[in-house]
Amino acid sequence: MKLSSKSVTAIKMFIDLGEHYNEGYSTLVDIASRKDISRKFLEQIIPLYRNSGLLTVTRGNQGGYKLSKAPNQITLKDIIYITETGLSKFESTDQAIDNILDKIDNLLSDYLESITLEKLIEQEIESYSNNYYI
Amino acid sequence: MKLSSKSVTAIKMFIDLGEHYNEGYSTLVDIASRKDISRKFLEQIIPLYRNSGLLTVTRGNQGGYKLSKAPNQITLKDIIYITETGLSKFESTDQAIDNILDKIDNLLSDYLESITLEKLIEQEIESYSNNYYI
DNA sequence: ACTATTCCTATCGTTTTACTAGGATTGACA
DNA sequence: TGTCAATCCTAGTAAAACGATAGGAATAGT
Repeated sequence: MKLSSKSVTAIKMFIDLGEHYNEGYSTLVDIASRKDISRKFLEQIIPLYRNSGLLTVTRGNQGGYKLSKAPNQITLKDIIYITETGLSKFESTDQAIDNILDKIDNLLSDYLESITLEKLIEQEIESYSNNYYI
Repeated sequence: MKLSSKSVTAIKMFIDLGEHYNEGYSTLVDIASRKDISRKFLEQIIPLYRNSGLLTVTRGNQGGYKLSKAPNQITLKDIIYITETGLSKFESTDQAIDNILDKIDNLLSDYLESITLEKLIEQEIESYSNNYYI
């Protein structure tokens, strides 16, 4: 019951694209090197978002990725519900347990929906500046 | 990010022990057959709770397991935090993400702590009676 | 046509999961 | 004190998930 590194990688990617919003397309290599992610691993994760409406893609020379919406229009839920397969449906074979799991799911869902990419990026910047004091 | 069947099995076991609270010791075989769980699988899970203070165990003939506390003194958090290894510490390598993951952890933790075994058993009974109307 | 880029498919080692097997140990009771 | 019902312990195993890696096909701007 922990977040997969697939999800963490996806979040990093979105943070990076958010940080370069309105700067045109970023290539896989750009994102991977800026966020210190394996290019090949990222290449496997990005396609999951092809039909999500979150990314705009151009293939071929000068191509790459960019966000389809502003960072304040994208939530953690949008990102995570695609990488975390089991998250939208916890399941057991017991009604009472299922009931609780549904509530957990709703709880998480609401919270994740309340965190926008914009907020994440703000936090990231804050945490960088905090590091100067260590 | 879904609940393991180890956890689900543990919860079922505790529900069963709660349902037979104050009836003396239940054996592995009792619990397994009443809740339709693999005896051998359960046998692997129970030892995890040995030092949890939740169970009282007697070995040998006439032995078995019973709850050490009343069902309203045991929470889902008590149960799940033992079976779910990664749950108490989500981790990434990014400060902003870590921050969010900590909050998710707290959210879950608080919720799970609010659900007592007693409540779970009540729900279980309700869901049984609901089944009559299907 | 050239070339930078995404897209596709396949592979692979490691870890985790969900179980199963079998024997050793314990201890209440006759 | 012997029996035997119980837990305890250690090991094993098949399948899935995870975390990558590799190499070439398709695409599109120049």
